[in-house]
Amino acid sequence: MAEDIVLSDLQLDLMRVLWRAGELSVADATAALADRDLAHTTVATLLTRLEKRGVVASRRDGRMLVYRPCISEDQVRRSMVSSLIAQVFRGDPKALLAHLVSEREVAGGDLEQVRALLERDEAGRGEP
Amino acid sequence: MAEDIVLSDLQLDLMRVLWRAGELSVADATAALADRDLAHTTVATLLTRLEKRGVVASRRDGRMLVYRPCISEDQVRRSMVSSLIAQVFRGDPKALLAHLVSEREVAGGDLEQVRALLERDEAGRGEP
DNA sequence: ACTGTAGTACGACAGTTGTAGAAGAGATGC
DNA sequence: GCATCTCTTCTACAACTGTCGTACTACAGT
Repeated sequence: MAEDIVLSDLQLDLMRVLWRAGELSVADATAALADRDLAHTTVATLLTRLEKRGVVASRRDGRMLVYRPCISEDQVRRSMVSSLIAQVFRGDPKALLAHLVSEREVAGGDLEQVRALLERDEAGRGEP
Repeated sequence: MAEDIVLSDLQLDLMRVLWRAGELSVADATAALADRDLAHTTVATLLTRLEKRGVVASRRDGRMLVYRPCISEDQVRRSMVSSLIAQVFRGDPKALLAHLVSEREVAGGDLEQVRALLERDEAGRGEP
């Protein structure tokens, strides 16, 4: 199972453009990360390294490589949130929740909001 | 302001023993991390590196150095949670909350529980 | 066939982290 | 007074990341 998928900031940026596009050549990825102003070869290196880790896969299209993600954004989120909880909240997700509330990152009302949202979400999904 | 205080797993373990003890010599810290089975010098290196980053401070006690934390566990939590939110939730704390709920990391009841807890907490503290 | 051009592959270098050995310095045992 | 401990300091090395430059290769135009 793929658990320890912890990606750096740059790697995440790269993955994000891949997730959005589905598939990208190195040139396209470099263009999509224009604000980072990276050399073509830098992006190529990043992608081959990610491929070695099984995070992306490539296919050849003529002389160029086209990369696509092997894991979903949600998998990465799960894995990174779990890591954080394990590292700084003794593995207790509720401690993170409490932190968010006590830091005013989220307010009381947000809890209701999210709960309602999720309930609606689940009702809409498979519940015959 | 000290923001980008992102510590690795090992560094956090070390900080945790420091937070618990208040002050520790290298030898004591090594002992406190006995399960990690690190060499004395390894812990010394970690501490000098953390000192260079301003995360801990030292004072001499005879021939030995005694280290104490310069930042609180809560500061580190704040900073690391913020980092995560910025990196994987587009800076939106509510998105993390939604993630927690949708991943069943926390249940509906937990929200109530935490809210009640925090409300009580704040009432006790004195908030006009 | 010859030369660009565009793309990949390889190697490299600096910075951080985990890990520790070796060297040096002060205190102790006898 | 010399061997022994104990601590710090320095140096080192492997992995990983961010960042390319160079070299090689294949297709495109003339």
